[in-house]
Amino acid sequence: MQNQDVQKIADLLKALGEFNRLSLVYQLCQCQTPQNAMCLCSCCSVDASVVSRHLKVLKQEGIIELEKSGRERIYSLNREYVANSLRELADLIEHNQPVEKP
Amino acid sequence: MQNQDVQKIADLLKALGEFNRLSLVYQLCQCQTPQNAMCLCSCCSVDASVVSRHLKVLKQEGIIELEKSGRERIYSLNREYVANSLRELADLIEHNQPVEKP
DNA sequence: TTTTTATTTGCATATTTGTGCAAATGTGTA
DNA sequence: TACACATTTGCACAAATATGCAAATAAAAA
Repeated sequence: MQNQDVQKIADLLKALGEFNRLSLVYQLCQCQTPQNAMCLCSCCSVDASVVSRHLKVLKQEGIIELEKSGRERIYSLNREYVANSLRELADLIEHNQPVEKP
Repeated sequence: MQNQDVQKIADLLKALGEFNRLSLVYQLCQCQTPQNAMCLCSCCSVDASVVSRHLKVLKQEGIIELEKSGRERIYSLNREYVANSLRELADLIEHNQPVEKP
């Protein structure tokens, strides 16, 4: 496995591996519809600027997506990507072989 | 979901989300038999003391287990625990959304 | 015993990271 | 226009983190 592949997965896990960021992901996870940042703020007791920065990190890692709507940014969770990435790692760790892709 | 549950998963992901630590996990993953720390050193170009500390973090998170054997510490990957934790998160992220109302 | 090997720990340090506040930016509304 | 709202950015700072080196510890080998 290439170093850059390891780094990519490490970056994804690191992005998820922070309390407030993971809380944001859970919050988005429970939402039926995409949410703006102010709504997401409710799950963490931090400043809005902090939420903004965390959301930026999550977006950079492809964990969430955003759509501009007026003065709001509407965020949605990239469920498939995150779930597949985690399962791929899980299968590798358990069986030492990558998942078969369709 | 309780804060402490979120924190626990975040801690696990954070432990995995560092390049050298993830490299150690991959190295252990490919080993049919448990390995000592010096052998594991080969996958990262860092000091043995750094590897020691990373292994300590992985052990604290339950990712690896160690057995003392003479002057060596024999490490093995806790495959089931890590894989199940990752899959649990993957399933939650993929499926935990309110049922769509008709 | 002394020496070698494996690992951990103490210390110092450079870097990263999470955070809050205030200001700036962008955009809808009165 | 002026104002309100949503979000980002600049700045400062404290805390966490990763790292290397040297010393300490532990145990096998000589």
